[in-house]
Amino acid sequence: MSERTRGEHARTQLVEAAIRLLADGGAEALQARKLAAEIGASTMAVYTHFGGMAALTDAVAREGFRRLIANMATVGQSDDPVADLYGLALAYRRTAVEHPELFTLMFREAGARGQAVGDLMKDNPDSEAAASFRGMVAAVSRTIEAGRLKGDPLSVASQIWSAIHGYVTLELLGHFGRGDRGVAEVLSPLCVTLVVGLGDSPAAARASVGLVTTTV
Amino acid sequence: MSERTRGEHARTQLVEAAIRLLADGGAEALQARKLAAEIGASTMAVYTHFGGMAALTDAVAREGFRRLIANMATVGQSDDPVADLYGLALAYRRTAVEHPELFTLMFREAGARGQAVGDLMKDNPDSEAAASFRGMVAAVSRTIEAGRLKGDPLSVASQIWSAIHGYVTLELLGHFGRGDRGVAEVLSPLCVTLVVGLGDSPAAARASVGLVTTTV
DNA sequence: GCTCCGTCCATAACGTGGTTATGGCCACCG
DNA sequence: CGGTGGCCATAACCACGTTATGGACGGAGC
Repeated sequence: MSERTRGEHARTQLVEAAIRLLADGGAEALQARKLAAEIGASTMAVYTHFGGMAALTDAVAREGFRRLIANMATVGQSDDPVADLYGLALAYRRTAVEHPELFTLMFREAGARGQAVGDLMKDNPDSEAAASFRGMVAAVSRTIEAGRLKGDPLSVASQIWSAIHGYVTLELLGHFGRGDRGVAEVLSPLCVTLVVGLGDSPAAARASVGLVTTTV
Repeated sequence: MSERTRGEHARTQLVEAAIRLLADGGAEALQARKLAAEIGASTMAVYTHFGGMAALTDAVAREGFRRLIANMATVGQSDDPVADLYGLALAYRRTAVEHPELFTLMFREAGARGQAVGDLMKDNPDSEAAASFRGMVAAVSRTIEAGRLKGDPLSVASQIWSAIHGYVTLELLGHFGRGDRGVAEVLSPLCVTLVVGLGDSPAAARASVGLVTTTV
């Protein structure tokens, strides 16, 4: 194994170990010494590969966004764009629920590094986070082109993203109960409310959302 | 000054110093040693009055919720309940924007102590956070009684709270630009979308939201 | 007034966790 | 085969939360 690939390997090993620690120890468990132990090395590994815990945490957040994008990408484009949009909401929520600590970290870090996710609305290609938002704008555009929703895609996507992100944040904090109760009682109705408010007919909205609900 | 009032004084002094540190140094500046220096005492003050930084941080979060409730309480009950609801949204958002670090801490701590804000939907009288949600449920109930919105007050309030909270979270992270741009471009349209989706007529919704916009 | 008591808190130390200084190992290059 | 540079183990350093200890001070009871 060449010098270079060995280095890359250690890098990804560290990020993966970090995600593992995060998952079963919370944010407090993300420590240089624990990371080192996890990959069978000394804490110096963190510094040679990242320069410090801050940069490593940042890399972990980026990996989280990469997974979010991947999960959202699994939602295809059917002939019902509103159903697709609801599918994106469920994918967003599922990503968060499956790795709550990672999801929380992603948006905490986004705040810490100031603007890295800041100008998501301009399509900053540097930011992994921007890609997930662009996916949502594209989905919204299809609903508008199909005549289901009305309005500016960017504004509409911002509204929908706000609502979904807020729901997910509150669900992770324990509101809306455990399991999938919150989806049935809040997220699904919220999505119906949004698309109806944006121009869809109530019957069509309920039908589109109902289609996907069974595949939570 | 009696022993007891002196003690209480030190307590509130600590919380106020904490909020000050938070405001101009971020979450990282909230340190026992800095707090001690700020009130001209040793770090022991933190331990005699709170038992540790965790409990102090908790008290700071509670104070934050108390301020949120106070700000929401300034929104009166006019004869336009939808306008009042939008006023609540603006109050929520203003509270967050004026003390972003405190607002972030409030919901980070809510997660840390597990369920303290968790069962907001049952009205847990212990939690300051529950009171702010109850205020929103009450406002929603008035819109329903007035025939403007339709649905279960609890579910409707949960949807609206999710949307507003999500918008505020993302605005604090720097999306939606600086200043009040986000309010005009996302929050206001979002509120119109929500109430229309919940049964209000588009014209009435725009009128109610427009009424309040001038008093941001 | 004096003593006893409890609260509050200053000092100093400890534990943990991020970071850095140092030096050695080893692959690669001449 | 000696030099060079990346990688990293060891050990120390430093900041910060916490704790142990003892002293100061105000109030209660005599």
